[in-house]
Amino acid sequence: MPLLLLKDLPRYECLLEAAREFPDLDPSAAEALLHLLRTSDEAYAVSSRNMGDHGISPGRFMVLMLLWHGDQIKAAAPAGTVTCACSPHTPAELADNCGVTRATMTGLIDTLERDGFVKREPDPVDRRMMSVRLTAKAEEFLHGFLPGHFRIHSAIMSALSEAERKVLVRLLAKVQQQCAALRSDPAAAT
Amino acid sequence: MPLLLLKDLPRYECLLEAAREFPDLDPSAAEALLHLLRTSDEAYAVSSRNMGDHGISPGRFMVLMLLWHGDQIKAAAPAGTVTCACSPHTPAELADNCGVTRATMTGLIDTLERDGFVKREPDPVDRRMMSVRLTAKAEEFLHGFLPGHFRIHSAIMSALSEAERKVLVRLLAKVQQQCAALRSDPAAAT
DNA sequence: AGCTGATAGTTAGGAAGCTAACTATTATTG
DNA sequence: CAATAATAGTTAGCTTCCTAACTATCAGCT
Repeated sequence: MPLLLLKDLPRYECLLEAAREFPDLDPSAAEALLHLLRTSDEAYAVSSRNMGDHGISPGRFMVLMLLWHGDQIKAAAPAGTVTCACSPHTPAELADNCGVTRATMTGLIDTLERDGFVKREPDPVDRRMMSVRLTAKAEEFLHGFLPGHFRIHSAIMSALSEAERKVLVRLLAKVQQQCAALRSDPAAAT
Repeated sequence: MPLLLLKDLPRYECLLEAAREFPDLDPSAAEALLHLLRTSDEAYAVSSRNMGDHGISPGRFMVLMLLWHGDQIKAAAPAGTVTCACSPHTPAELADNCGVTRATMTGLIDTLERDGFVKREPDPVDRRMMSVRLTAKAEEFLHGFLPGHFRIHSAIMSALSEAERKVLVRLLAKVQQQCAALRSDPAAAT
């Protein structure tokens, strides 16, 4: 029986057995997908535990990085160049980039503001909108946190050689494309 | 700037640029990890949307499958063989197998019981424990749902050939092993 | 100018995750 | 046997996700 994301992944033979009862079950597909989900879950757990140790959650970290990315673009832009339009700073833009709803983003910004990482300001042009800015505290936090964060990433992927990483990226891109197609047309799975 | 799980993955060139400021950042490691997390997220989204369409969440589905697995083992066992000991049926066992806390499992079982999918019974041997059982409604639901569920899995992984799936599983197993090592010894990342 | 429709951020309620604490039960120790 | 420690499931509170609805503001149309 294939069981999703369980502590112990089912062995391939179990999948073959289950395929006898369920003709729709493709053993190698199930095995590959389970491994994909499970490995990602494990990698995510390693990374997010490091974040947790530093008092930040993955979601909040993503918001901080997005805002920081905006700041970096501004800092690199030649004087007088208007670059604000392309960097997210409103709750809606942040939500869109993070792939969450505006309602969820409100909560994330709430806790970030509460902890002194961001400030909300009314937009001067459109009174419906807020503008979200990083505080100095957040920049300080990121500078102290990011080196270790990247080292964790490197440590995780040190299991693979450069060539293996390239192969992995290529295969994953194929799966990703397929998922995008399935999300556009769910009927394709039937 | 590498940004985790954003709508658009950063291009490799952006990672090279960022590596100039952060020597701890390994571009190919970051790229591979981001692709892994992103692809898994997309695959998970396709699968869980199908579940949502059928009124079940991934977490609840996992509980049902675990209990169902226990039932299948019982049904396959020769008469008189005591097999209950190896199949999870208490909230703690279910939680352990799902990788969540007992507190979380209480909530999952609550809603499953509310919707008529499971029944709680006091354990006859140990008064501290409950025993969780599938209802006929749950078995009926699974029989109707599983074929389509497996077809989705096959559709997702149809992007890869059998050989490519084998390569993917091999690479993922390496990463998985590394994650397990890092979780045992976080200092190894520094 | 006034009305209607669209938009942004927030609120309310629910689900699912966590931690810490709790109550009831069982196991262990002296 | 009594006291202490361990265990199981639940509760309370928080965070993060969702949907639907809301209020305030802006845009478009007549």
